Amino acid sequence: MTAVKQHYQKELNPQQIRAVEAINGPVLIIAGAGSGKTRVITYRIAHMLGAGVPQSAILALTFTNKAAREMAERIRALLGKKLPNLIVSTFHAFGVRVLRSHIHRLGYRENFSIYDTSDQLSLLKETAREMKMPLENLDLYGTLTAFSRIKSGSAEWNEDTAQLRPLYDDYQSHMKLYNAVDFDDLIQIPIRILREHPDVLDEYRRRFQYMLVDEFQDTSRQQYDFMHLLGVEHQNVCVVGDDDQSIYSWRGADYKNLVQFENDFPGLCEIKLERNYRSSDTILAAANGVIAHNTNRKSKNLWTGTQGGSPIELAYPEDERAEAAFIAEKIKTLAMREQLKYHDVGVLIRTNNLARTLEEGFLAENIPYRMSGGESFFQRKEIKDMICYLRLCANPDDDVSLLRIMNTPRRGIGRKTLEQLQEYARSAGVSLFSAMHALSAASDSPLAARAQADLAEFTALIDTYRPKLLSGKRMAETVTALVAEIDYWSHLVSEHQKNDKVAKWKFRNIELFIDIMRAYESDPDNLDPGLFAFLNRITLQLRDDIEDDDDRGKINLMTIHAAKGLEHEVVFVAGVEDGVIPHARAIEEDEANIEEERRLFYVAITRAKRKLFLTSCRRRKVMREVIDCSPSPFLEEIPAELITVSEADTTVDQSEAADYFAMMRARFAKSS
DNA sequence: TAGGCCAAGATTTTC
DNA sequence: TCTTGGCCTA
Repeated sequence: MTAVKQHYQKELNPQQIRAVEAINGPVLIIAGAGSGKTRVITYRIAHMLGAGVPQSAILALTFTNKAAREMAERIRALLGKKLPNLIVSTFHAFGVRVLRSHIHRLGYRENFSIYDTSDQLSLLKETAREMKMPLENLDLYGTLTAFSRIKSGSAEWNEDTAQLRPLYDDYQSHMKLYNAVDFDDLIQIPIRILREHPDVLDEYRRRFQYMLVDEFQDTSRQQYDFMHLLGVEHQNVCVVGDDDQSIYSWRGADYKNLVQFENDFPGLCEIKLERNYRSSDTILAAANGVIAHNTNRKSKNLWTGTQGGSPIELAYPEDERAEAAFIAEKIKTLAMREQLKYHDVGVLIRTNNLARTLEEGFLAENIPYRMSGGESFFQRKEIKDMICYLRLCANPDDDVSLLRIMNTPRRGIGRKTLEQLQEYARSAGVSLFSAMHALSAASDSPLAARAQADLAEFTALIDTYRPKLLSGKRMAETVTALVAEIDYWSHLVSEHQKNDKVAKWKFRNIELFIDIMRAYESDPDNLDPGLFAFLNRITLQLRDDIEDDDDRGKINLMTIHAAKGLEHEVVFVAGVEDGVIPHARAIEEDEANIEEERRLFYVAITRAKRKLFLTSCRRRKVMREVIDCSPSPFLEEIPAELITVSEADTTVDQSEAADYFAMMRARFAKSS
């Protein structure tokens, strides 16, 4: 018996062992919350390797970078090996990989740019402007969503969307001209390559004899197609999921994939993991009570052997600041009385904008925290500027990047000049950068001499740095020099005249960015340290995926989406109010979304191992106005006997509040 | 013609 | 609150 086998046979229950050992043929693992899924997957892969499956034959796909990284780490730790040929990655990252090797088959070049939402947005605006569509009556965000649905195959053109079609076609042809792809393309284009080029399909099928898809409930139609394409021949496909934790339908996740899987892979082996090892029975009962209100679930009976958890505490703080104070104070108390470690605490929120007040509260109480998810470091304005410089160097046809930086810092290239450039670019069918070259050099250029000189200076800048960056050597130093040459610091200072702290902070971010770059290019385990690989990677990653310094000693603040797959001894869910969970916008969009919102709440609850706190503010500041809030309807779905309402922060009416402040003032006066 | 200033509106969640 | 876009001025 192998060492791995000895290990897991002791540690796992019979269903889990089945899930580990069923490596041939299609397998569907329904893994309830806290049922030891990650452990099973880890052992499963270890077991496969132990059974003689080469690492290069395994393709494990997950949904988030965090999950991918964690899985890879766990397997490595278990086996004590590096496993350089084992691929554990997100669908999108794997898509990039396929594109890097084969995108030329569809007429793109290998130095393609990847556009994130903000790039897409700029392109969309640009396209609309060009087509003389008034921006006011165009719902940009909604349009992008519609485009995405079309691209990812979760919707067809219909009467409602038909009017967007010319815009879409133009958007697409621009993307092609710029040699750029968006997130949907990262799946869609590989699918097209595999379908249109049997030799490529064959190559991948021969290599990846075993596939594993985690968080299967979150796969979109196109991701499913991708998986199916690669796995249908050998049928060694294992998918792991839990329909109750499907929280990404807004991104195209389609629970129908489960049914589809059962059809496409007949004779599959279905394994249910229903024993919860994570949460106390109180927490589990609350979670079950909530999720039972959803229809359309695969039947499941999650149970735990643990008895007698402490009750769930519910508090009604006055407003979001009181909420932050309440949470901070509870954490301090628990840390003191029960030796709770900060890193064992998770504070979960529905939306990122709730983070700010909480962060302030933690800062005030000196509680170290880490915010994960949220705005990516790489989305920050100053970082995005740097990235666009790099992208333009990598791919000079990338007009979106060019537009962003051509006047950042100010170079005196104004509206008129730009219009002339665009006119030229359009008629010649070339990118703006080529147009710049052409018009700045031409003697019969329609541009003013001044403008010509400005353009020439800009193109010279890019042309100088391009070869240096592409050489793949000392990129970090090159970027440092670039930042100095464009004098980005002065730009920051002039942009933030009232507030030089902000300028300093932003500059510090740029230094951090350069550090990340340096770490990337000097990592000996990195097989592809060039500029393209770096750019590709950072567009797919949140900051927090890169920071792997130890986060022990910090509490974890994150959105519920980001918390999926994680667990904490103590969990706080903040903002459990109607309109927040369930989110007003989601419900507005479609009433049926209530079920997904409920699943979200379910995911939040089931992150807790020992103790769960819920807070629901009576008032909350939204944008700039204070609104009255009512508790989330989901609270009523938790069996009442499991909840105690926290005394500390029950309603304080106005007169009492006034008294309280008077008392505090008096006390303060006395002691000073 | 470029850049500064002011008013209005906004992203729910992530690759 | 912060960003974006439009308008006005030099």
